Amino acid sequence: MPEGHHLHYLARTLTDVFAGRPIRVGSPQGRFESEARQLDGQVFEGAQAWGKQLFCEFPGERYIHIHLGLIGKLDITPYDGPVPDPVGQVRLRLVGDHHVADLRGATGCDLWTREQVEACVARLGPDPLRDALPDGSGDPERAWRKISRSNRSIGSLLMDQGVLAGVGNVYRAELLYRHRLDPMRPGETLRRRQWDELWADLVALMQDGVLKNRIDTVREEHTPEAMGRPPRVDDHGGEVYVYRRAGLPCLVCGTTVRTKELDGRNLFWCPRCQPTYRSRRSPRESPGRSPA
DNA sequence: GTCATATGTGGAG
DNA sequence: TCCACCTATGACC
Repeated sequence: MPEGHHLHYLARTLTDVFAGRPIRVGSPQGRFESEARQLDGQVFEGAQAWGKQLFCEFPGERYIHIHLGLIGKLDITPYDGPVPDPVGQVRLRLVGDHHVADLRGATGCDLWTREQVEACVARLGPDPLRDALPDGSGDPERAWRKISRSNRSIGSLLMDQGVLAGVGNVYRAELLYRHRLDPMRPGETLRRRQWDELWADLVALMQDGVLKNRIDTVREEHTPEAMGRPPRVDDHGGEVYVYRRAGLPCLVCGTTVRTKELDGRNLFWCPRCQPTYRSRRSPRESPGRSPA
């Protein structure tokens, strides 16, 4: 769940159910106890997401910063009557008139000042879900400057939150598949036009992700209905081309989907739909062929 | 019941 | 590059 679309979904939902009224803030588990006490009973002013960072604003320019990490969850559930008892290790609990939000397993949960929020945001690349915002937080040009000057692979660059904010392992794999790009291709070999297309696609995919709170990347002609194949069933729910499909046939060409580790994360791609990139400038520079 | 794995990040060596 | 963080889930015994 926790790629950028999910954090924006959470920000939107938190704002919908809590904003403009006082809320209870607590830490049943205890690890956020002293911070929670300072905010308890204060007005929840709203939530915002920047990439995978989530900020909940309280009076006096105080912010709860949340980062879910790999396994964190923020459950927002309606209730009627008595407030339900917390289940498990709930580090942060927000209670409004009709909803309760429980945070478990997060990498980060901190009480921050505006300066700390700004410093965090300043380290992030542009967020496709902030596309075209005048503050530059969604300006694809900033990402392109880094990508077009880097010899690192595009697969690696897309996951670097300092280059692009909000893209995770699912969107990375799926975006590269949709654009038939070799994940190992160096950023500096991409053409400007290709980057424009990648960005536009990311904006559309992630906006769709926020609305549905799930990642669907399969084009209409490749949906289970269109192809008469069974829908995907796993804990993510969304329809995808290659993510976690290693060893299975590519939905489009039937070639076995491959996987390997890149920067400590699992990368997935179809070797036929995303053929290995080779520099066209000097054939003798091509690796593997020339005699040593 | 045990174990491996996961949509992420940061720090140690 | 490896590991720690921290929780839920599914596979397997």
